[in-house]
Amino acid sequence: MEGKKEITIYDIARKLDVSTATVSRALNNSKSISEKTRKKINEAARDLGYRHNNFAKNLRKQKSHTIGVIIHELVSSFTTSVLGGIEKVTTEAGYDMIIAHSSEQMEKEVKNANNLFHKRVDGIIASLAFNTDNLDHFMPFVDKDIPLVFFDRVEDSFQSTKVIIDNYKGGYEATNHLIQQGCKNIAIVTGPQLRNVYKRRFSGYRDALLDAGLKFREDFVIINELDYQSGIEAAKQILKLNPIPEGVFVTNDLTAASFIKAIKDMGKCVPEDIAVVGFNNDNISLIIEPELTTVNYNGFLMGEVAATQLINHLLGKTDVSQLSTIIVHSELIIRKSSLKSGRRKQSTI
Amino acid sequence: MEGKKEITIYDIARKLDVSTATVSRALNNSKSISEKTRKKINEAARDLGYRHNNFAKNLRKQKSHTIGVIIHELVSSFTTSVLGGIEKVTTEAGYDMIIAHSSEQMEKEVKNANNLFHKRVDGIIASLAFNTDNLDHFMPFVDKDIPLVFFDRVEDSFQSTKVIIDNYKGGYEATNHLIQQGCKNIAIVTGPQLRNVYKRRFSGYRDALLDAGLKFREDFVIINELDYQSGIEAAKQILKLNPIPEGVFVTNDLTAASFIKAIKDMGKCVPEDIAVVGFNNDNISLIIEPELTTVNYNGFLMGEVAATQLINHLLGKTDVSQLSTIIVHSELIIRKSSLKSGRRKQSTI
DNA sequence: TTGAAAGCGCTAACAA
DNA sequence: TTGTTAGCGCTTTCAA
Repeated sequence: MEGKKEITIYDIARKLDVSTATVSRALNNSKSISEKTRKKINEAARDLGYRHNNFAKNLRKQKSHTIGVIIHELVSSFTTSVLGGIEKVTTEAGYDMIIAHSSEQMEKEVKNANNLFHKRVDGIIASLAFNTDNLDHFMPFVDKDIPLVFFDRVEDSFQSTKVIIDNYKGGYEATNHLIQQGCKNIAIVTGPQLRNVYKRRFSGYRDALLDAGLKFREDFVIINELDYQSGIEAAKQILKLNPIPEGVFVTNDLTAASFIKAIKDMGKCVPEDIAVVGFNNDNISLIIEPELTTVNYNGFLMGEVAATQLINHLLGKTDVSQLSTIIVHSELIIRKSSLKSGRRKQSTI
Repeated sequence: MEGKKEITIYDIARKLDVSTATVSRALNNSKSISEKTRKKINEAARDLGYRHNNFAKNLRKQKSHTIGVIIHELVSSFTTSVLGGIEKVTTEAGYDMIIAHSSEQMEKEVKNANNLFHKRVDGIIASLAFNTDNLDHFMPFVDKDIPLVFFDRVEDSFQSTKVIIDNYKGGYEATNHLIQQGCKNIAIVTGPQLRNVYKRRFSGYRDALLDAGLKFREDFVIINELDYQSGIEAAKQILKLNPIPEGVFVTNDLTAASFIKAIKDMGKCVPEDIAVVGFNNDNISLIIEPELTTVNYNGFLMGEVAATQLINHLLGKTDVSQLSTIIVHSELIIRKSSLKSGRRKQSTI
């Protein structure tokens, strides 16, 4: 049942009466080969239906020509954009990509890391899970000098290239915008402080308050899972606060949207009673009413940058900047969910 | 710089003074080996930090132990669920999974198929791109007896295992529900009829109309890309119809949501002026106001079923049902966006 | 139950 | 520019 036999370079060599070394050179565009034989061999390969055997090549070269990507979740449009950017760069460089996702669980992240290690990927691009609290599972890569690039959810203390946005700035601007709109009491709904992204957004939030001479209150900080359900629960908690805040910074768009929906159901108006700012600029930010003010950043670019760093390292184009932290641009997009003052700016997609 | 040298079965064999054959047997849990040596070898492997070399194994076995997954888009929560289901089954069976996505372009789908073919995946699970109009790129797999399983977006005329939902039923029930709500003029916003899913949903729509003695009108059929922007454009078109339909069936939740948003912006009420039913039960269906009536189906299960079919085939557990079409359960979830009559059912997540 | 040995398909050092 | 040859690490047939 097994189709016809696979064609190998031996078959081509035999047919053309050359050595397999020559065939290999031709197929790999080596320079020490005449244009004539190269052409002849490529034609024969096509005629015979030759297909390249990666296993043999990898075995011989001790390289997999594959990079592993570890992400925390597939479902966000941000992640998807990043993957798109990574894919573009790796494909152009002739690398394959294996995607492993942890569903936000450290346990799965560890498994994925081990799996990719055993699969001998040449490099790793990773964003940490919600609850990852140590990076031991990445040590095997370090020990074997397999390059690691982290993006978005990174661990500051870990020595490696990192690609991030300025979450502090994002948090600061979001909060400051709410202050500009006249909010005095501003709450924040965010994720575990374990993750740098949430910690930084939080720092930006707090500093914006303090810089404006406003009080920072612990009880105005709500930390949860940042999923759909969390938004609803956060809404209940917020409405129990005294005073009820006039502004809330929710550090994720899905949660911000379900939060808005919930407080509206509870009889509050957005932005009149409570102004809301999100984070990410997902599609959902344009579906919710009122449309959501949010922090936009370019996931695709982030993926491109991360992959480019990694590939350059693999290609030996390493320079001192290799262990640097690269910051990708982000910006606040102002929409109706936060505009107390009645003046309305154009919404952006 | 290259860490320490890799440990191979030769190192283990030498240390324990046995043959590599024995080591291989022990590591693969062969039965023709004594419990004692097996244990000894496994311990040594652990001590030495042995890691399995897949390239050599695959080269030798002529199998990649990898299955390729070709999907049209990563960004939907449906796709993500399916991938989750596939991953669960393939991982349990010890297979790896390579994900390739086509961004809805046939051109990329062809490239992905070729790539996976050259990578010698043992099997393929695929859902077709928006505009794929022939399946020649899957013929190499057929020729080599590499099993193919299609899910969701399948091509009826192609001989292979298929895992789908009953899109006809979904379309029929959605439309019928609108009829029950008293709609006489019902429009449909859907995707290219090339794709079975949209064709079937459309057939269900039309038959529901005809069965209820209502007129089917060509000008009430809008076909587009079913993305965010499409919903806005569809809204403009719908409001130009004469008469303006009292019900619209939009065969995708994101588009349904942006459609609702747009017609509300144009001064119409949902469901009073226009009742809307979507398809997929995405998160977004609970964010849009009013909440969206939609067709729910279990993507995770679909992925599990598809992967199980494929793995069984690979394991030789094939039976006659192999080339069958498997239909996964789906159901209409009724929410406020379609309830003209004022009675309100509980919404479901 | 174990071992010897061949070979999966490819690349690259060395020789010609 | 081309050929010879020796492995890369593993599995498996055959023999012991």
